Amino acid sequence: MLDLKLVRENPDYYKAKIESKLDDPRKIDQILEADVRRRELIGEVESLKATRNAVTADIAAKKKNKENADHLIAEMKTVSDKIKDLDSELSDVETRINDLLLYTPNAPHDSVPKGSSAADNVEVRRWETGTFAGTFKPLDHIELGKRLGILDFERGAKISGSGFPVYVGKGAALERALINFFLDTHTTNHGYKEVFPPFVVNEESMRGTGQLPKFAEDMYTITADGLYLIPTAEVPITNLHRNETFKAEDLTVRYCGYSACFRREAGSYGKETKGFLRVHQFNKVELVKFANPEGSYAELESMVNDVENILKALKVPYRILLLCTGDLSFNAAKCYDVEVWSPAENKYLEASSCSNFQDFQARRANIRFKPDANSKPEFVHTLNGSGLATSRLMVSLLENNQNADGSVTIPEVLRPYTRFSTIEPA
RNA sequence: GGAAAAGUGGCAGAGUGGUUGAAUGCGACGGUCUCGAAAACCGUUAUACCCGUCAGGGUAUCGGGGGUUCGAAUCCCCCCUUUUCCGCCA
Repeated sequence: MLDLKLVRENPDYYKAKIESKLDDPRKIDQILEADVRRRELIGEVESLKATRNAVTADIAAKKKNKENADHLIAEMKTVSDKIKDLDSELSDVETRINDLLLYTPNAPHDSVPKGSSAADNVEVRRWETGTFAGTFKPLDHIELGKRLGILDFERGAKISGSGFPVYVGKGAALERALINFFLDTHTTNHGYKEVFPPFVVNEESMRGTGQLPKFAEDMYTITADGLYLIPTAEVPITNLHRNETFKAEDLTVRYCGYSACFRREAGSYGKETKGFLRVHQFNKVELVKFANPEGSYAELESMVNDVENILKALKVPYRILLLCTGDLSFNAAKCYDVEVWSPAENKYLEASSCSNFQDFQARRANIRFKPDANSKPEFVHTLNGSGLATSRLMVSLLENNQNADGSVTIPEVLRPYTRFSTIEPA
């Protein structure tokens, strides 16, 4: 969430930023109105508390001297009642401010291009080596999956529902190979520490990273226990350090971790629902960084490079988009999407999203660092990116590596993991 | 799932319903001493919010939330976490 003090000092700046994100800038006015009332109430209630504390000390002294304090006690009784009323009004106002802040998006960084939709995103670069070069018409991943006997959407629908694909045989092995290749690459080449997080988290964690309260309907819940299935490993990994303070010299802290990801995708039926393009459960290796604010944008660039290294090694054609203000997610200050090429769909598919949240999540989750031993803690910047999600990458991988005879060639770097080099039609 | 115990400042650890933001010890920081260091000694040592240009003043915080009371770390209720024991279990 935004810093109330900064909002108070720069209301016009934040209004413009929120408007650029296609959100309602009047939220800022509502926050500031409530903030004025809040401070009035604090003034009143705290001066009453001050008198009560003083008189209470008198009462204590009188009691000690065995003097009568009945009239003071009676007086303080009414003061205490008044305090109780004001305190409850104050807590209502504070709840309101907090709710407004929780529903107010992060401000885009100044380097983010203005725009109102995905059409205004800026393509930063493109890497096309390995683009499908066959002379035949490429099959799509669903057809390939069926012919090769490696993906079973029908049985997934039977046992769980649509959007829960089953990987079979070499498909399952390939999936596992991708995950292991990603993790090995990030831990040994890119300096991330691996974690294997819980796939279910509590409500505070979901608030910490900003999924709650605004996106409650996007998540699977376990109501009996007040738990949520994670939509991304970002949630448990970022929350590892909730309510903690780093030493400055420990930053940047880099984690990578695999998790299954669960998304209800409520309201997105009909859009890209074919096969792997939009599913309720998928696999992803997530990258998370806790950075000193001074270096956080350099860390964002290097995170995108880490993702690109994976795609280059796999020889998957991709492009990098810098998202415009209007397409930027609620939490992000700046975000690059990494899209992989699907020859059958004849378009790019989002396979990774690398974002700098600045201190937006850190403030919610109270994740700080001490710049020096003697200085006050400040909020860190949090970043994360998919490194990568397997499902759409699998689409690109299968489609780009298909051969005229219907087989699919496994990229060189994956063969130590799969221990096979082709997948033949079943 | 059942039973018991415990949760106090960076850590350890006192604490009677009435100047207790909280003894004491350790640690950390500053200083004295020293050529320097150690030791010793002296001092400092939480956070958030509100008012104030500053100086400063005020309020809150003893796992969390309610309650009793003129007044709660201290009494009552609920919840959470940890530890131990029992049960179940991959």
